[in-house]
Amino acid sequence: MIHPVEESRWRRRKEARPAELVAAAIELFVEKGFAATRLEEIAARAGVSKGTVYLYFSSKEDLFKAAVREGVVPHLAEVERLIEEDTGSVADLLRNILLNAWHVSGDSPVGGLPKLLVAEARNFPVLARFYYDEVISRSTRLFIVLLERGIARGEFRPFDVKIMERIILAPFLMHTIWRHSLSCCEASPLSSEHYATEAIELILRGLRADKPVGQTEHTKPKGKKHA
Amino acid sequence: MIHPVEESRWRRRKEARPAELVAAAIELFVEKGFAATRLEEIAARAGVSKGTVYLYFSSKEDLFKAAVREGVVPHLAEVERLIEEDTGSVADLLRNILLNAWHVSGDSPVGGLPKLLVAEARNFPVLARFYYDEVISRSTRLFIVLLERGIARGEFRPFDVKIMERIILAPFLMHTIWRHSLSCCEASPLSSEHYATEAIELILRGLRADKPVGQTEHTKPKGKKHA
DNA sequence: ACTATATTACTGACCAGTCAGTTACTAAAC
DNA sequence: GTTTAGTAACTGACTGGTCAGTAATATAGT
Repeated sequence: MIHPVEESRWRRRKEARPAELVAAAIELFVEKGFAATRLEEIAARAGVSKGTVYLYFSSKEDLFKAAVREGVVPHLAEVERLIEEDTGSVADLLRNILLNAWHVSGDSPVGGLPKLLVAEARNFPVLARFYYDEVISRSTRLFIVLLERGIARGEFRPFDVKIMERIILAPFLMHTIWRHSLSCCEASPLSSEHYATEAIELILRGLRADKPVGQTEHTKPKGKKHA
Repeated sequence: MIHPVEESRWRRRKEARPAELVAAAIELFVEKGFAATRLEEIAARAGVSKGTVYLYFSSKEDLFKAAVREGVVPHLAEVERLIEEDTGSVADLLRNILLNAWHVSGDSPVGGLPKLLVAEARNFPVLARFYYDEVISRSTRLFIVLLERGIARGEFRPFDVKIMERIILAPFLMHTIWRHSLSCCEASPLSSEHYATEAIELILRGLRADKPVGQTEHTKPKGKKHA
């Protein structure tokens, strides 16, 4: 007879479960939205049954919060560190940060979070608030610091930094959101790489101080234009 | 005795119902999303009962399609006309079209459609496809024509128009989406007016041909820089 | 044998779409 | 002008299905 090992139906894996559940949850939330994702499905993808989810998380919302905390917050901390260090021109720093965020959000499922939150904010204000406090307000602050520094050093023309922060992030956020929503409708998706470099090019051209071009730090800015 | 008219519980209003239902539907879809909006609620807001909805529309999806067709498609046709006419510089035309779209989407509930579609695209591919074909592909085509014209006339530097179209629309779409989602989390929303003008300023600076500024059509573009 | 970990079966609430029945209106007959 | 029969517009209870969260039960590990 050839069933030498009677396969046990499940294992106790107290340590591994939460991380596996969080990983499954973030994937599915991003794919189908918070409301439309069934807890049973998350459990299945993590290789357990629905009841098990409730051994580790008190509710669907709790699971979501864990996903955000583990998926995004560490990246933010990393960028904050980069800005502290402050080497080279602001333009270069901005470019690096944007490209870096670009690759992270392209490679990992956390890139789907912006879409998820936009989609569910109205119906789950608690989640929206959480994400806003934990992620958005922090990232906003971070870019505003960078823009102010650029203006102070004469690299950038003067502008309203609170508004410009939103504007310059928009192309990146929008593309990320697109990739997780309507992109399935188009025949030939655009090259992400190319998109990012074109967007950065546009933004840096649009931000820089008026005097011809220079690109180096010792061009002193003159009076500003009004278009 | 003073109840001269016995109030009837309802009236027959065959002509008015569809429009009222569509209006209620678009409002609620935008507010709460397609899936989360109950048909009963749409009916209530339109002053009828749930069954009545099915006298005029075959399904929830059908109601949605009617909303898109009545709310957006006419605006697109108008813009297409504007581009045909083609008066003045491309930059001015672009500015006008963007500002005009800006005001429409700020004032009417159709401004909520981008958010709605982004949110539901994955779960309702049929709706996404419909919106893509009916609205997105048409609007894309329209802006690409404009950008190509700008490059051909030497007003804009050369770039990949398919990509740039997405990039320059992003700030406007993103803000519109924001207003219908996470904006409820922030204490002081930004001035829409100011946002739009700053975005346009950034974009036109970022697009224009390299030689000093000119703004007129007879500056011949020279070799392009690489930043 | 004991208990922590996991499963399965269940509960209560929700909702799109249906349909049998009710009401507003119309017009023919008187 | 009033009754009556007919029909189109509308209602709301019901069906069949879904799903978050809970409770009862089983099994792996010690």
